[in-house]
Amino acid sequence: MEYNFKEIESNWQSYWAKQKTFAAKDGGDKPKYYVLDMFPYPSGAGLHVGHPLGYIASDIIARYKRHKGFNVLHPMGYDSFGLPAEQYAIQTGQHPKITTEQNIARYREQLDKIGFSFDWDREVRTSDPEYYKWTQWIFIQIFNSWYNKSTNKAEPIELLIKIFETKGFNSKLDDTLTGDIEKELGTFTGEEWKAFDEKKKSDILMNFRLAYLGESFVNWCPQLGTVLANDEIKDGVSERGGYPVERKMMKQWSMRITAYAQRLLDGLDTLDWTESLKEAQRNWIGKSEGTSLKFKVANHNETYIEVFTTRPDTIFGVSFVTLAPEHELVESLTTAKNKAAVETYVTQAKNRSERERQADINKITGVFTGSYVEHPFNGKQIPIWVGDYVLAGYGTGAVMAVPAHDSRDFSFAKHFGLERPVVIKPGVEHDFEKEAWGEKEGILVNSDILNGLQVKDALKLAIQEIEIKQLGKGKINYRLRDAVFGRQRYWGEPIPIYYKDDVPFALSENELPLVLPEVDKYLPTEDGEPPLARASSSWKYKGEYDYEHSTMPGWAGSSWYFLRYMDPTNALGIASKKLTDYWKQVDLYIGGSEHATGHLLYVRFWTKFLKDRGFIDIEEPAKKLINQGMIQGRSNFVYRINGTNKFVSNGLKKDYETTALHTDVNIVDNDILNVEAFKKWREDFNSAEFILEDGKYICGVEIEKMSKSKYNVVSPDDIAEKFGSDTLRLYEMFLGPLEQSKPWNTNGITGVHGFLKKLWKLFYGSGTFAVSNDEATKSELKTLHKTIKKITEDIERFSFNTSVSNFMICVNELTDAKCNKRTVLEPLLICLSPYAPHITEELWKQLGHTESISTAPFPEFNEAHLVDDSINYPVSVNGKLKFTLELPSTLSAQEVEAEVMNHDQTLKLLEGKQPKKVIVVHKKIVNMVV
RNA sequence: GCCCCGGUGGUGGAAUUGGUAGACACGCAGGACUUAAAAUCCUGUGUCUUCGCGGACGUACGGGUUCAAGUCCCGUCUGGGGUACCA
Repeated sequence: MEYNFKEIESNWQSYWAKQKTFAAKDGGDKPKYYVLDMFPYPSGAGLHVGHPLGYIASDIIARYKRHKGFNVLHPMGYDSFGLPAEQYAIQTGQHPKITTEQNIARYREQLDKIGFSFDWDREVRTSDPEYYKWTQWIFIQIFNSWYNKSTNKAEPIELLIKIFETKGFNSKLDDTLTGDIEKELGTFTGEEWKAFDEKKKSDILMNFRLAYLGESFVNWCPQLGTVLANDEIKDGVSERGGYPVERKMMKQWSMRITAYAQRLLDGLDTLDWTESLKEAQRNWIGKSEGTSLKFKVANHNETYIEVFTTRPDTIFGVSFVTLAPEHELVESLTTAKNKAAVETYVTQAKNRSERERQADINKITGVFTGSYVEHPFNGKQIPIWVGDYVLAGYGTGAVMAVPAHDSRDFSFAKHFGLERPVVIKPGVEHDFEKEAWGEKEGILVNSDILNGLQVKDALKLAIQEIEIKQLGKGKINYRLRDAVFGRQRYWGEPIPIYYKDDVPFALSENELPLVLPEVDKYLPTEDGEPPLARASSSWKYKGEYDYEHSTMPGWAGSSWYFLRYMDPTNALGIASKKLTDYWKQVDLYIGGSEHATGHLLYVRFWTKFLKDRGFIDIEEPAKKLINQGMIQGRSNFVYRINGTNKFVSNGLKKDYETTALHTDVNIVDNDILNVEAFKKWREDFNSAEFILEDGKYICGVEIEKMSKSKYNVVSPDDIAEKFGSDTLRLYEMFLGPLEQSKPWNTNGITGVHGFLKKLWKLFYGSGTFAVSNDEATKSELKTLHKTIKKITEDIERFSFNTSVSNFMICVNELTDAKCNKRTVLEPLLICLSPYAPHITEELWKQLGHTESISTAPFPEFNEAHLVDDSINYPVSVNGKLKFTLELPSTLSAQEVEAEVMNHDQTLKLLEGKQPKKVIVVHKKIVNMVV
């Protein structure tokens, strides 16, 4: 009987679905193991071969862990809110819900064909009201919380209100806020607090809530009509769509993730994630330690410019102070004489988009305000400039410029001819005319009390002096910004807030979910309100109060989905405490590295928050994380001779003037074009002619992103159709290390498919199914146990490509030995079943088993079968291999040395001379030094 | 600029702790079976040199450590990813 993969695969897929073979049980004696994939956004294009790469790897681990006696949770779902469905809705008028459902159905069909062992009873969809009810609930908890710096965790806002009522608030003494909208709150007593009206109380509390409505600079994307988070912008344009983004002052819902900056940083040390990913998060959080420092403005009463610096040691090298164009003091500090110039400059700077600013990053611009500050130590007059190299959003929006020791200040000073006093003498030769000395090394000079100190010591002393003089204090700044949470879009979770007399109130739990209302169009209203403003007039809280019109960003639903899988139908909470305590954190999380500074930061933030508030008991969502590499497209090209319909093969194209055209990779096999299929592919190629080499048309090759327009998209369906899903699974693993990005090509797929056929033949060698119950030979057992050992090691270190090689070696050896013995083949099938589940289930059944192979325990290897009687010693001279010598493994190192030294080959090599030294590494190698 | 990860045959890649570089697979060449093709099987395949035995070279490049280096150290080149007037 032939290996009929089509029949086998569809049979077993429906068997698994019917039997619910892979349903996870909530408890029991077995240890738990949670394997999670980053759930996909169901796009209209369906899956391409890159998507399943990570899913196959996680499925292998899930199946392997089941064999190893674990209770495995391996769920899948859909991140089903998002822009593409909405953009499609805008164009076609079709409700995004419908598009999304169609796409999900298609995804599900494709996923099922690959034979994953997901527990589909636990599927979640972020756009399902029963799911987003709890996303909204979490939002409300965050809204109703503040970050208590003394306990270092989030606490109910009621606690803060109680503090206000009893003690009041003093912004000089109490830690106020973190985040983007830091501002002076003044001082009030408990009695005063109680007397404040609702609006005033709400406004004050807004400065503490972890989800807050605040006025701040946001990234505004006019084409998408919405604000975007920093991680949704790449190279100054929106990640989705590539539209320009502007800075804009707006009232927006935000998440105070900055309150968690230090804990997000510290937590990284406890995680088994790749160093590059942790490094990306560290950079994104961007901790920098320094000090704040006030400069008194000359001839202005009690006006100070506060700067943040990491280099207070260079305080005597300050030759000017620069304000961001948006800085609040710019206007009042500009003298009448400079007014026109400053105003022009500020207007210009504000109107430039992020993209433009980035584009001419090297162009130095700035303008003098006409005012001066006094040096805090020596009272010297220092000019105040405005320059757009200073960012309004970081630190205080003002810097003390030390041109001799900071490259940006240096360029600015050089351009405008400002002084560049040197205050650090480097230990090495340095040309201060050419560039700044920015290293934290050298001896302080021209620096009064700091003179003669090393930078390290000067830093300490400078901070000390600044604090004594009460000019500022040691401070930690983070690059991390609070996360903008509102989106002016339709297809997202409604923010569960309504407004009464301009005061925002959260819905209560029993009023959830706040279901997305129907609208006539998915566009903003004529006066620029988000689409939800189009909802009918009955969509109001208690029929009276307006709901918030923005929706949540894409990352909201994905920031806690790993918890919902534990208890997907719970109607009383996000998931029961009992179940979150049982499943705890994700043991293995697999997904793309593009989520390094978005999803993976937000999900850590929400997890920490939920723990602070006692809803769960874990501090981090995922212990171990692997980033699967991207599968790139491998485009094929044909070369049309200019002005003709004649195509020349790649090897001969240099003799002609040609134009390279993408050709569909699905009509190319091993870079050889199927000429007939090409003619049929497009009408204008019907009459194409070809110049062949060796009777073939060889295509050119280029590695590009997989995309429809490049005709290089390969669907997993096509591969499964042609070779079967087991082949697809094995081949995706065989391509190379999981983490590495690699181009897709099907060149080697026949090798993997051939392997499965060879395996099949071990059972069906005679044409019918036949296995022997004879005892296995010593060498057959050695082959088996060597394989078990290697496969176990490979899986444990996620080296899937080498396990496939090891299976091939094993089957090759068994084929050579004509081995069809049950005692060898049964354990082999179990080892292979995580990789190729269909064929192994089928053969397992043929062997007479009535239960799924997934219930069989993983075979243990026995060291005794691996012991060799003899060892093949490589003998080298000065590290270069000369010959190998087979010796009994029982020989000691001394005996081995004696054997080697007396060997003919050795005597011949040494030509009668004595080696200086002989190194014998027992059971490994012999090396002679001559 | 800074940070992270790489660079091994014609190709994808292997070599887990320094110990026979190139496993496994593709491709290619030759052969068997066949009227023929497909499928299958067998042999060879890093480079140079030699009729052959063999010899020399070889993991981006230049140094170093070591009995021994793809692996460790220093420097250079180069590809990919992240990030950036972050004070």
